[in-house]
Parts: sequence; structure tokens; C-alpha cells
Amino acid sequence: MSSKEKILETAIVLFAQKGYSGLSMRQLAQAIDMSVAAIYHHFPDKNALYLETVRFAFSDKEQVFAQVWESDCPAEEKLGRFIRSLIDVMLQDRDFHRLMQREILEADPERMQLLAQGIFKRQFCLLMQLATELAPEQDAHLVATSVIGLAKYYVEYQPLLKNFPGWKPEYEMPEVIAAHITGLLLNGLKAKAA
Amino acid sequence: MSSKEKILETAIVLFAQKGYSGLSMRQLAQAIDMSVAAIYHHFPDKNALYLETVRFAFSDKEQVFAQVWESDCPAEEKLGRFIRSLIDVMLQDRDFHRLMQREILEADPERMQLLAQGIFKRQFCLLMQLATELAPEQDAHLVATSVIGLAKYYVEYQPLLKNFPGWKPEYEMPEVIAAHITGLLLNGLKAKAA
DNA sequence: AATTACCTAACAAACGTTCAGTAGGTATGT
DNA sequence: ACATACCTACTGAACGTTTGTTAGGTAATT
Repeated sequence: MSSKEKILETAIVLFAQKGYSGLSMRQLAQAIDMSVAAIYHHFPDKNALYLETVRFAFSDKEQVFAQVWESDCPAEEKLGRFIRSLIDVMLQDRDFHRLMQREILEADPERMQLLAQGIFKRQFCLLMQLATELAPEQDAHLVATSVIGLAKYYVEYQPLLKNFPGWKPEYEMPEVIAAHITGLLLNGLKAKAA
Repeated sequence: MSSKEKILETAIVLFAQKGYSGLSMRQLAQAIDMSVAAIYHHFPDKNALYLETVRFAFSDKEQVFAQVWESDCPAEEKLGRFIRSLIDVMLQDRDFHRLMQREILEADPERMQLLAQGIFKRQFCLLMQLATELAPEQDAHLVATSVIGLAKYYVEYQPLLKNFPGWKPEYEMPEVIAAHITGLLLNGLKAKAA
């Protein structure tokens, strides 16, 4: 792994943990066992480093769902697989997920456009297509949003949800969450279609 | 309004905007037109100020939904009203919402427990009760989570969703979002009940 | 006289950034 | 073959600024 990659790899973790202003160049330098100036050799300034870190973290997520879309199973099962993959990615790559959360929180319009167009657009369009297949008379955009929203919330708010009465350990299991969401959606969409 | 309240009121806005490490004591002092030392007269240190700010921001949210629960309409309509109120609160009080997002991102276990027990517990329990009423055979915890997750996602991810193809301005209107979510949930739950 | 609410000014530490310099590799000219 | 020149990747030390925090003083209220 090149030095630049090592910097980016570590920056993902630390920016996700501490945020932009929470992580200093010295802390990052220490974490990769290099001098601060070495980082400035590869990146013009902190802001550019952060932007490239975000881009780098998101770059390999494009083709995670490829196998879901390529499989030629019925639409219902496709939805189930997509939801399961979404939850798995978020649970496994927590740094990526936290970085994403920070970006949404920041909500810089320019970066939102970059993120939407460059990285998530394809997935969202395919999901809308699937939604149309499942429930043609419903608004595909709203349905697609609901799918992602349901999945994301379960993962994001787990630390909070754990503290509510009636919480069970099985709520942490991806298959339980996925089954519930998929069931709810399929029934909800089907009922309206009828 | 007392000085202490003025500090807290401003701190809500600025902490929500810039985050903990993004906001300096000098910036806050300037915003309320006071000296830095004046803040230190009311709060022992920055961390204590932040904690109290969070508590202060959340304190008056307890009884927002009171009228929803007190109304004696059928469960279906109650769900619709709750969802609508949830969306309205998040859209109107954006600073509160952003501060909440930051807290979830931080996900400090101790503070999560405080938040859950002290502030949101009652709402969540009432929502679970409503879920049981609507779909007795389903897991109330999962259903309640789904309700909140759906509503939250639409508001939180609006800046991103705007950039996807097929987006319409009506997706910003609380009544449209609420209607879609409520419909989806009622149908989803009813179908399973049958 | 004592308390409260504030001020100015300063502290050490940490911040982002830059600068001059060096070790090592590679390519060119003689 | 050897010297020259140039490159990339890096270091250590320093720049000026901003950070959280505090000490000491003032002016008003109780």
C-alpha cells in the first residue's frame, strides 16, 4: 500500500470517529507514523484531504449491490436481497457509514450533489425501477426512499434503541431487521396495489 | 431572558451548526455579545456547557405530542397524527433536530441512556402501545422503530434526495410525506394482520 | 460587607501551514 | 565510469493564529 493510500485509509477511520475539526493533522500524522509535512506533500491542505477521504471511502461501494440487481429472481425476493445487502454493508463498514452520516449532517449542497450523482444515483434508480415493478401505481421515489430510510434507521439508531424498554438482542441481527422491513414493505405495497 | 438562557439558546444553534469542536468559546461569546469569561461564570467548562445545551434543547419536547395521545380518535388516525407531528417538529425545529443527529453520531452510551430514559421513553412506549393496538401479532418494538425511522429519514436526507432524478418539490411538504408513510404503514400492518 | 455578574488580559497548549533541507532513485551528458 | 541535474518522498523546526481556561479587577446589587 502506498503512503497516500495509507493516509486515506487511516483518515477514513479518524474523520469518521472525530469529525473534520475534531481530528488534527498532527493526530493523523502520529497515527500513520509520519511527519505532518509528509501529509502536506500528498495533499494541499486539510480540506482537500477530507474531500479526497470522503471520495475514497465511497469509491468502492458502487458495485456492492451488483449481484443483487443481476440476479434474475422475482421482484419480491430482489427487494429482500437489496435490503439485506444494505444492512450488511452498513453494519460491516461502520466507518464508511459514520462518514456518510457526517456528510448528511453537514449537508453542503455541492457535496450532496456530488454524492448523489457520482455515487448513489445508480442504486437509487435501480431501486425506483424495482419499486415500479412491485407497485406501479405508487410513487417510485417515495417508495425507494422508504426502503432506504427503514434500513438505515435500524442501524443508525441502535445505540439509542437499545435503551428503550422491550428491546431484545435479536434486534441487532441483520436477518431479523431485514425480514421485518421486507415484510412490512411487501405487505404495504401489495395492499395498496389491490 | 436571563444571560444563562441566552447563552444556552445561542449554543443550541451554533453547536447544531458547527458541532462540539467546531464551535469555539470565543465565537459563542461574540454571538451573544459577551466576554468569554462571562460564559465561564455560568458554566464550569466547555463540556459541561455542551451537555447542558443538549439537555436544554430536549427539555421542552416532552409534551409536544401530548395532544396526539390525548385525542380519542381511532388508532389509525392517531398514527397519522403522530407521524405528522413528528415530521412537523423535525422540520420546524431544525436546530433541535441537528443537535439530535450529532448526539446519535457521537453515540456515547451514557448519553444515549440519558436521552432514551429521560426524554424519548414515554413517546416510544406510547407508540409501541399504539402499534400493539393496530397489529397485535407483530413486534411492537420493531413497528415503532419503523414509524420513527420512516419519518426521520425523509427529513434528514432531503438535501441528498433532492439530487436524485425524479425528485418533485412536493416531497418537501410534510402532508405529502406523512400521507405516504402513514398509508404504507397502515396497509403493511393491516395486510399482515389479515 | 458580601455576593453576583461581568470585564480585560494573559497563559500554555494545540492548531493549520510552511520552509529549508536531505536521502534515495533515475535519467542525461561526457 | 562518473559527475551533473532533477525528481519524489520525506523530516525537523518554526511561523503566526486560535484554542480552552484562568487570574485579578470592577461595577452594581443585596
